[in-house]
Amino acid sequence: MDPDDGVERPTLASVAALAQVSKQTVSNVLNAPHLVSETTLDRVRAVIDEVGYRPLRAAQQMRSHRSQLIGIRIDPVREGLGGIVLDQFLHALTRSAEESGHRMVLFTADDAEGEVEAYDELVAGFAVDAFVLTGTSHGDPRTAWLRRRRLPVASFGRPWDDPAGRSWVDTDGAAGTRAAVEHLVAQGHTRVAFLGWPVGSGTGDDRRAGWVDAMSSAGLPVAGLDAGLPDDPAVAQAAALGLLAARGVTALVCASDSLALGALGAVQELGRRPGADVGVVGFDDSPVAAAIGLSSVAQPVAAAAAACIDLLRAQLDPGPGATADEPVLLAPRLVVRASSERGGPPAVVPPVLATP
Amino acid sequence: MDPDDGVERPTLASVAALAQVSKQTVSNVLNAPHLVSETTLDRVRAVIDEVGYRPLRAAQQMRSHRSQLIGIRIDPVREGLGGIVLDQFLHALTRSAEESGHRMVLFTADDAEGEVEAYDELVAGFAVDAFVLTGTSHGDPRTAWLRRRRLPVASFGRPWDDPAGRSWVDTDGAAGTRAAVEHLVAQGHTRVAFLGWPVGSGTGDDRRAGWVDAMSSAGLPVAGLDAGLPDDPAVAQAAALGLLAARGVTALVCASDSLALGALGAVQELGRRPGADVGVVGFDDSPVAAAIGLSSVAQPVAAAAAACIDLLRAQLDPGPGATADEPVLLAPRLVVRASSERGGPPAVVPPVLATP
DNA sequence: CCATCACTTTGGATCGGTCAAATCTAGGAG
DNA sequence: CTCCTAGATTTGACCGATCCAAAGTGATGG
Repeated sequence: MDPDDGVERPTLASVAALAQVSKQTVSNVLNAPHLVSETTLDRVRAVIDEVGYRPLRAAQQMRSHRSQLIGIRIDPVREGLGGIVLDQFLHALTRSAEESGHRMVLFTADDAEGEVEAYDELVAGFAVDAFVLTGTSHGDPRTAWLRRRRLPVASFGRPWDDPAGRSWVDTDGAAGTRAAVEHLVAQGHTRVAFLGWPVGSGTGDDRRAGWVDAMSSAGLPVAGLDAGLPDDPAVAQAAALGLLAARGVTALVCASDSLALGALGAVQELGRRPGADVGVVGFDDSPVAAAIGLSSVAQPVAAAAAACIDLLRAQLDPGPGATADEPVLLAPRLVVRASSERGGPPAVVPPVLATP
Repeated sequence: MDPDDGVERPTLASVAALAQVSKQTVSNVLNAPHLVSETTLDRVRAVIDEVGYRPLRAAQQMRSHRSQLIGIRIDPVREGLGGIVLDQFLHALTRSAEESGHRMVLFTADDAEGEVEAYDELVAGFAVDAFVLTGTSHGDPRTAWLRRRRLPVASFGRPWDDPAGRSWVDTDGAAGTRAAVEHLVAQGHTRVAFLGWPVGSGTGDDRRAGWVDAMSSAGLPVAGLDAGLPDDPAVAQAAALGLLAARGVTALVCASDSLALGALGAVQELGRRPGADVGVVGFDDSPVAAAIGLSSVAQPVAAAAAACIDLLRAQLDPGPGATADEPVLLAPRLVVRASSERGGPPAVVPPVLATP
């Protein structure tokens, strides 16, 4: 009845029998073709294709102690709109991993303890070969545990508390806000404010630094033009209102799309036109930015993912051709939309309400 | 130097030796404790704990032909704001899977062909035991391929083209919009419009049906009060504008948060207050909804994930205690925020601009 | 004519568990 | 006192690949 049913799965041995060679030769065809003569190579490959042979991963793992799996913890807590970045990152990781014959395995953990527990579980059974860490919490017990075991690890996010840390990949947030400021200044803005988070978060400070930097380079003042806020549009709206009304601000660079949402709200509230009168740029290029026409700084997630996988590969088999275990800092890309284009199409303004 | 280094990984044999029993007995302690006497049970368990023994997954897989891994394709294309639902779903899946000793493995595919290729790859090497499908594309070659191979499969999303399809889990969209309508009617609204997608998408039609249903039940008219649009806030804004200005509409139920964003834009544009004057409810409860105070229908992702895993478990080992392979339809939950609360706190209105 | 060497190919052990069947208790029933 | 049975434990084969070492080919050269 069913052509796919009842057929025995081909094995190394069955392929070998069909091709009239030994198991080892078939194995060599797959793993060390240079050891096999052209004629046998062709013959064996023909059989492999015909019967659709694929090596059993488990059997390979058994001897090699390699699962070709990379673990990544997926977090229940998604911080606002920016959570989407991790999502895109995950997809990019999966793709990059596939290119080198690996796959991503997910696991969860409620707290740091639980996470170490999960690592232990995964590592003990050789269920995964390596880990990708997200978030910048490097000083915690988890990282220490992993390093102590000499497990291949790559982080997306800098270890802010340990500048000497290795094998991480991150977005150059300062470069992102710098680009945003330059873009706004090119539009003729001179009073460009910054809506960020309270000082102390490495990521937030980095993004603020880019604003300060670009403003100084342009010979523009920054004093009194920034705010450190929780990542909430309603709060951001109130703060932006003050900056726009009392400080003569005509453009706002924000550390997140959530904050930018609030900034847009303030512009709206004052009856000014976003884009035309007041420029607003967000950060992370969340889907909502695309949906409503908000300019935003997009993180290079695909490149970051590829870099993470490279770092892991280098650690997994340290060969001469492998990349060195060096940190990687990637430049983000400014996506310009209606919210920051003076000459652009008239901005249609759908309203959004915010309540705490 | 390093306490974790140089120590041989404990194996069944080493545990057996320490506990003075045979390998098989240790195996029984873990997999069939009822076959082992109390005293040996205790003794062996003590050794296991002491040396921190964990079975090597690969070795188990080798004989059992079970990897305890569940595959799920992760899509590069995230449809607007709703993409976040899949993200939450993925997390919930991972958690549910862990509860039954499984893990989620990710893979990508560019098209249906590539996906079948990927399935083949994963299945051939027994790299995964089962698949979770997302999206409602059931008639396509992929599903057929999987079914033909009799592989355990569970879908999140109904097979709209095949009502007799089995082993799926979905959100009762109609119940969601129904709840939204009832909520708005309770607030005193009588002209409640529906912003949805063009007829033909199962999900969209389902959500529209709930609106029609609830309106009829309340004795309210629906004629001329709905629109079928692409999932774009700018387009939705224009449509909502018409409904609000020309049709006396005072509330809008939307098939997505993207559409709701546009609806809010229209309310804003007309100078009416969202929530107080015009009620708006979205769908999917994306992060942006929480951020701006948009009421939205939240999908029961955690329950859906748990149901998927249950379905797979039932297929993996069809025991008497296992759930039947029946479809599961779950009721969503309406999350009420400022955008639909008349008596609520005054809605702060941060603006959002939309450009095509 | 045989030793040497490079190139192919092969055989057998092995990884760490699980499965199926055999062995060894001890406790009644006959 | 023997036989039988149920429970507890052990034995040995086996899953399907890879690793290692050894053996079979010619071709080359002394």
